[in-house]
Amino acid sequence: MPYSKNAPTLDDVAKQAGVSTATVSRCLNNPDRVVEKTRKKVMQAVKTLGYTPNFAARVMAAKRTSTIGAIIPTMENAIFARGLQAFQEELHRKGYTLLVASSAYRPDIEEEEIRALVSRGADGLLLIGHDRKPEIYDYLEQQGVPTLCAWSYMPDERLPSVGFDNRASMKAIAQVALDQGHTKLAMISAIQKGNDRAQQRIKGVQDAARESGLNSDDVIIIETTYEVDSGARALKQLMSNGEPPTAVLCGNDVIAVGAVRAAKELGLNVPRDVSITGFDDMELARIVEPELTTVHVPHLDMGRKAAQELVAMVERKSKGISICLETNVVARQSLGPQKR
Amino acid sequence: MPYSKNAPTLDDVAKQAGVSTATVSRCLNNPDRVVEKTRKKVMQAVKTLGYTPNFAARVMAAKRTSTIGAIIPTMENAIFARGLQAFQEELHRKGYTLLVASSAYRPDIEEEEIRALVSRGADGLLLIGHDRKPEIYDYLEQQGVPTLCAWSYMPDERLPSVGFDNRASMKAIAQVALDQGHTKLAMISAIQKGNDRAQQRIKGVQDAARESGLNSDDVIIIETTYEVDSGARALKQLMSNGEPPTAVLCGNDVIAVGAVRAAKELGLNVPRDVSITGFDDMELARIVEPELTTVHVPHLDMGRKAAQELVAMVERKSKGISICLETNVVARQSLGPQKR
DNA sequence: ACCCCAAATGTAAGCGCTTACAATTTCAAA
DNA sequence: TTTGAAATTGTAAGCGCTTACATTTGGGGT
Repeated sequence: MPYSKNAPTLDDVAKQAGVSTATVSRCLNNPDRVVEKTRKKVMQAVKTLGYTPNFAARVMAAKRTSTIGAIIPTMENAIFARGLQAFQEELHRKGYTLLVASSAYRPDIEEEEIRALVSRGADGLLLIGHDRKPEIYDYLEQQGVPTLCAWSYMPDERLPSVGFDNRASMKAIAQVALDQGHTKLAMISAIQKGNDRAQQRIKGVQDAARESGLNSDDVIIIETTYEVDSGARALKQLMSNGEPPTAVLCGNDVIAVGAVRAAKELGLNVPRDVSITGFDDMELARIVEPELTTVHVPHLDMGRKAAQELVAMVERKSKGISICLETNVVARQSLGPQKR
Repeated sequence: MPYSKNAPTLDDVAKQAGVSTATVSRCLNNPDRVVEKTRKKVMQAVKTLGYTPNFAARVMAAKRTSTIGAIIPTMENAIFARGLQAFQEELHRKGYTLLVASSAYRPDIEEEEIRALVSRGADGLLLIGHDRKPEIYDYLEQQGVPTLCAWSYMPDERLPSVGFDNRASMKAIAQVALDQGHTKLAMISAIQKGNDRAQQRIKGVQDAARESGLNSDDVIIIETTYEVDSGARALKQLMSNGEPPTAVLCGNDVIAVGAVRAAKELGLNVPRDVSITGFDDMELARIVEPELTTVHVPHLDMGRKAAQELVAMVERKSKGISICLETNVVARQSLGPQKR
């Protein structure tokens, strides 16, 4: 009779081994607080019974889950994969388990998932960026769940963050384009709503443009979703304009890949006819042809540092500090000088 | 005083609303079993207190989690992302939550994660492929956790599966290569150990080769990991051989992308100098240049069907049936005729 | 031998929720 | 009105585990 749901419990093990439940529990959690002989007996019983502890029961009794929750905007592309992987590995090293959820860039879904994760007893939470309803922060505080933001560095916000300066990073790559002589810029940004990274990156481009003496007509902003096809569509829209830009700065590599494809489809050579840049330096950036000039983000370092800081917060060893990581522009082939 | 961990409980809500805990519980789980007036009172209390149910306690009392666990070999690339996304969406529709873990293609880690997921009370499990220690199946049966395998269709195995015929699919694309006149084949496969998909795909190539009258020296197999760089390395190794293959069939698109890059680095034109094919038809396949000729796998359909079947098993409406989906070869530019 | 203290083990009280069952209320029909 | 079945609400028993506290055990030191 398969699937009969009658898994053995701690009591069964205790009975089988002829000891008390407390001893079994100690064998499993504090083996050194139990004498060798007993421990062997117990472990044997565990094995023969095929016992697996009931997580929910353990959580109820111990009131911690050793679980950290993370909510990322998307799993569809690899933007967050690398950083999250490093985050996870560091957590594992420290004895924590990671639970991941994705919000599809939708604030309402994110809120739902925050509640779900808290409900599941996450000892701490990692969120991406800072831009969300203040009630959420109230809730988190009231529930007593330490929370850290990543992928952004905004030390004046309510929660601590481990990330990088999106505005300065984007300004830097825009600066490179400007230095190449481009005077008519476009930016294909992610949707700004609820996405402070996107907001900051746009500001970065505008900063650079302003400092180079361009006026606001010379940099056209277009918002779209983080998908290859959206990037392609956006580029075509830009190029069909009366006076198309000569350099298109994309909010991330995925969009840039789409833009490159669209350019090719239009018979345009990148970067001769139009320059295109990315952001993130994901693996994709070196797969597309030409390889993407982009902003390198230290994903691994960010993931690792975020894990360290969040665990410190969970274990009450830190009240939460913000950490800013360095990015740098990596020059490859998709950005060239403006032809004259 | 932040992080004081004093979240309100059901009792608090009951007190606040002036009803019993049972009524509050019913309001939350069976709203229609409670009269309008009471319900309003309770919901108000829930809101003012900012109450979030304690998942562990609920699980303990109700003995189900409405949670499904899935363990995939990797999250690093998008191989499983699309299918899992569809799986998740269908589960959500049916009122279940998905918990994902990744095993890094390591059987020992997979086993650990199976136990972790069972321990967390997963009502059902999704695994990739069939090749694992029989004790695991004993354990799953003893714990009473319905389990389904995906990405493979092997109806004679112990667990039901929702997937496709890896052997026949690979044979089909090999056949296409053979039809183009190629007589010296290579396959860059994933590591076979614990990976029945890889095993079957190799067999598929061999089937096709045999039927075309090639002998086993004419198809050289090389095993590597599912990474771009491994694919690149493998291709270089193949081409440095005395008599290099004219068509390289890759175990998946990620490897193929690496192979294409390596070919370019060697100054080889794809497909003129060497043909390269992929498997999976992920987005990547259309980003690389030349676009990959590959095997299209119906990921969305597979994910959706797997969710439906697994939920049926969990709800005891099915004992678990196997479903085979169709794949097809999509011809793009990376496979060309053998030059003579 | 005996005493005493530390180490090992046992006892039992919850953790916050669901749900069977009991008690109470409601309301339509007589 | 009265009555009783149906609808609503309350009572309280666990679910399987951890852990504070109580009890027992095992040995050195004398």
